[in-house]
Amino acid sequence: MDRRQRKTREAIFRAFTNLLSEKDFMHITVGDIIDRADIGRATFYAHFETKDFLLKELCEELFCHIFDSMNNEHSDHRHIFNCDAPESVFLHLFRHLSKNDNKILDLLSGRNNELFLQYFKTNLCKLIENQLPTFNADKNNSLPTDFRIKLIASTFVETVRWWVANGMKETPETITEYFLCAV
Amino acid sequence: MDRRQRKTREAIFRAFTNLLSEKDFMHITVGDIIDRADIGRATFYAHFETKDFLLKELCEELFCHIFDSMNNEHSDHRHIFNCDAPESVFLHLFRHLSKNDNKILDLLSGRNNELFLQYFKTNLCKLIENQLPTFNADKNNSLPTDFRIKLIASTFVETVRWWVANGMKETPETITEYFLCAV
DNA sequence: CTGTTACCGAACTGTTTGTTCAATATAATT
DNA sequence: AATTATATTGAACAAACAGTTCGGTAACAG
Repeated sequence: MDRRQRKTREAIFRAFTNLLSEKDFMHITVGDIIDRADIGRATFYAHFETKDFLLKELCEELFCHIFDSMNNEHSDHRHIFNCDAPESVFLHLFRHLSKNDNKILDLLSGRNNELFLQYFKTNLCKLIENQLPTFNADKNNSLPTDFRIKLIASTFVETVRWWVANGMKETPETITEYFLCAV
Repeated sequence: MDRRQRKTREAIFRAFTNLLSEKDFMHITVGDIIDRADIGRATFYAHFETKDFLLKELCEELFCHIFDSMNNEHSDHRHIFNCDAPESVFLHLFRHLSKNDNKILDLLSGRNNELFLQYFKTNLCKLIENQLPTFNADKNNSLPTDFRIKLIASTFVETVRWWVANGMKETPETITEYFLCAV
């Protein structure tokens, strides 16, 4: 990719995530973005069709990145996860988040967290579906499977939300315990 | 309240909820609303400052209504709830929802459910806080209280979402069982 | 019947969106 | 280094939308 393209793309993402920590997505204008990114109007529209597509691509870059990297590590160390699961998988995710890779946490802790957690959930459900056998503990077995998956995903998301809302004082290990205790 | 005022207000709400089942809130314009409500532009702005306030007032009317009526019935039959709880309270809520009072379910099943469920959660958390002692079963006792409340609320919301997404085939009684089994 | 209040609708200002285009700057190729 | 290709720029533009104003009309209350 052209260096110029890469630089503007990054400038737009930076400006956008920056604004997201201050305002609702709904009230951010394209004008706001190009002002802060310091680029021409036509340039923005050369990169993104609309503001909605910008959000979509940002989410894809963030979450596909984190989940892909998990899948890769997962397949690299498949033997570990197969015996340890599910603790390791979710601990892994919480660790990833706590490192604030790609400033994900800044976004999740902002006013727009609903927006991102919704995208997050979609990827999460796939992950949980694979991990579901390891969840088959004593309880909740009578519930429909798709329902159980959604419950686990929403519990994970709620755990993250509570974690960041309280300043992330707990270690990833403690949070994983909380999560597994709740689910 | 003036009959004229009441009629326009209802026309606006009807048009708005109507549109919400078709489009994202974000992409609904004031023009759309006044066209469907068949009222003058100035009239809309005489009733609501902005589109955001319209949403806010709609939510307040919907949820405060349902929760207030619950509280009233609750205090009327306090003796029942005090021995039967928490089944009765949540069963009551599910029944309320299944009757589709004020078309709440149409809104919750639409594309904008996140929007409403967020408002819903706020009221729900207060309710759960009062009901919390009755929840003190064998599990989750080690978790922080505020965290537990949010988990229960998010489980309730996820239950409703799954219920409506699947066409509400289950009875309120079954759903209450599911919910209490999950929480 | 009379004063009050709400509705209408059209016109208007200002903002935002998304597009176009010629000029310019930067990267890639030979 | 010269040339070709591509990205960026900035300004100008039409269309859509937000929110306001105001004179005229209809409905309500006493």
